[in-house]
Amino acid sequence: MTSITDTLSASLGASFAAMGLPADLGQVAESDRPDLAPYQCNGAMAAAKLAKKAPRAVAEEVIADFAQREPGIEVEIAGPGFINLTPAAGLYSARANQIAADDRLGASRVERERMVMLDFGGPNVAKPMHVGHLRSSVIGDSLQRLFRFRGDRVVSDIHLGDWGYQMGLLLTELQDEQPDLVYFDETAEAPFPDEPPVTIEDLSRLYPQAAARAKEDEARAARARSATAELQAGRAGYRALLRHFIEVSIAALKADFEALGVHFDLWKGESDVDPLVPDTIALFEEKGILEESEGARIVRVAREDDKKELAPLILVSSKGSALYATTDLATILDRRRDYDPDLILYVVDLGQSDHFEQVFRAAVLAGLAGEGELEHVKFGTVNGPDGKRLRTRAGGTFRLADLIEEAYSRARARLSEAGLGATLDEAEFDRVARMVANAAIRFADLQNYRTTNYIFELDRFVSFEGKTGPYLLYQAVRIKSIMRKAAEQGLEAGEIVAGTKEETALIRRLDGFDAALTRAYELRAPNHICDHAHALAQTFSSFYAACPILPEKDESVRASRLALAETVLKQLELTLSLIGLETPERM
RNA sequence: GUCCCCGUAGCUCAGCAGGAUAGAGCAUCAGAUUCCUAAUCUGAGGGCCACUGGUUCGAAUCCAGUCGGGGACACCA
Repeated sequence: MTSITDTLSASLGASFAAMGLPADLGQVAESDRPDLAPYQCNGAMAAAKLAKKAPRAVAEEVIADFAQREPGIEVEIAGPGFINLTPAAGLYSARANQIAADDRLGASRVERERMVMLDFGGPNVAKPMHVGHLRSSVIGDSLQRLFRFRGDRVVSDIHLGDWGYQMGLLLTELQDEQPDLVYFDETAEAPFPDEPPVTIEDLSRLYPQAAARAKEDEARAARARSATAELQAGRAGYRALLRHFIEVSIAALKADFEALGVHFDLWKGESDVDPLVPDTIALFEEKGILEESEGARIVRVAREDDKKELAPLILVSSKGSALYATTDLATILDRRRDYDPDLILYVVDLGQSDHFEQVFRAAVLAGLAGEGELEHVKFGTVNGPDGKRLRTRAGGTFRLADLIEEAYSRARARLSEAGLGATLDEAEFDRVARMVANAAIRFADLQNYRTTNYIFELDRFVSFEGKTGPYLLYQAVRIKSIMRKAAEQGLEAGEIVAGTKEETALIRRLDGFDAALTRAYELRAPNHICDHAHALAQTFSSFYAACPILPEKDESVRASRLALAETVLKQLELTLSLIGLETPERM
């Protein structure tokens, strides 16, 4: 099951090898000059030095050998030494039928299955999700789908921020507001009430309030810090409250994540690894890499050849409490024990690059992970029109739930315009509107390369025309409609035969699926999946405009086109599923 | 100050495993529907790929520097 480019690469590589040159010089790619030939190879130019010959002379020899090997492929040299390849129609037809019959639609699997964990550097308890959280959610979710599909074992963990100073802030702020709650009685013991004393609205009000006060008032901050220390030391009332905070937050988070179709295998948080903190510290003690400095216990992670000055990692604060880095390291220990992963991907914004560099180095020093087994999949910020971090008019953050709601209501409006309201019942109409909204939001984010700091424009995010999620759904829906009509008319798909130039272009596009997925996988970059989806949909649309399917009179041509359309639909839906989009039957 | 990310069409962004004439969407302009969903399709205009130098037969892509934007630099996460 190999793609046309891989087949050509292997064959041309053999011709390079026959001359004593590296076979990978035969790498074939889709051409930049489709007017000259559909495929090209640049290896002859690279080989010129090795072979101590002119590029064109190398190319001459290579194609002489290749022409004998592959009589069905037209080959010629152009420019300084490009080798241009034009396969006969039969190769396209054969490949198309192969893809059509493949339940993976032409996609390969990884050669060696790995145990991969994904850490979403999760949202913090008490802070509502804003549009910035969209990035880790959809990028991480897309990566877990891709890695699973390619054959790795994947476990994803939201990794909630539920342990540090922020919890101290929240606890003390609640105490100021409701001092009589039983949780604040130092002598109180379990059991505590099952009903949470706060709602998510309370939490999202209390936290910013507390943060603002602590910033201005050092005494207030000190109270929060000591509450943090007491929480970590195990004060029963605080622990019980923390459980409530987490439960309440998770319930709210689940609503947003469900709307986006994001799934986590684990809903763990920093607080879950608290019991492992002593073990983690002991590990660093055993290795003799823990030092005392200014009252804190630190690990020096800087290296001689560093370009930047990397601060030491603080494992235990001077107050004796665990910090961000501590729980991250304890989490690695936890994962080592439970899953023993080959790779952990941290899908977290690039502002935390130094933090992860510190944690990764410390983890390697402590023997918790091997070099290269921990990877920061970083992404850029979501900015406002001024190029700075996004704020609403009021200066607050833009809530993710509001974005989802806006996209949803626009989707409903558009569906009504299209007259779908009359033919679908309310439940189905609602379901389709949610799919369209989700597609709009996810695709708008994912089509950008991760590290880009992009500008958030609501209109662009919920727009349904051009290179958008809804456009892709629309193309899939059109094909589904054709399939329904074909079934009604009793028409059946048959063998695919590449005839027109639109048909071959479409087959070439289908053939590019595996290359796109491989690239996305290697670079941890879902935008390559988006590109393939869009190119496929667009190429189909051109084909659809130029080549009649159902109205086609020639029975075998019609059967071929029907099969081709069906294959496009299957591959398109598969591609979309890898970025978390579901396609409706009608829209 | 040191380090990291970014600078590509009017706007928002791809491309960066070095290769021929740098792409897409939006916006602008000109077209297309007796026919399978026009949330569509066809075409046009629009670019010193921030700048300077280097490596190379060849640089948007690699290296060095400059300028501009964003961010990080030990007890927040």
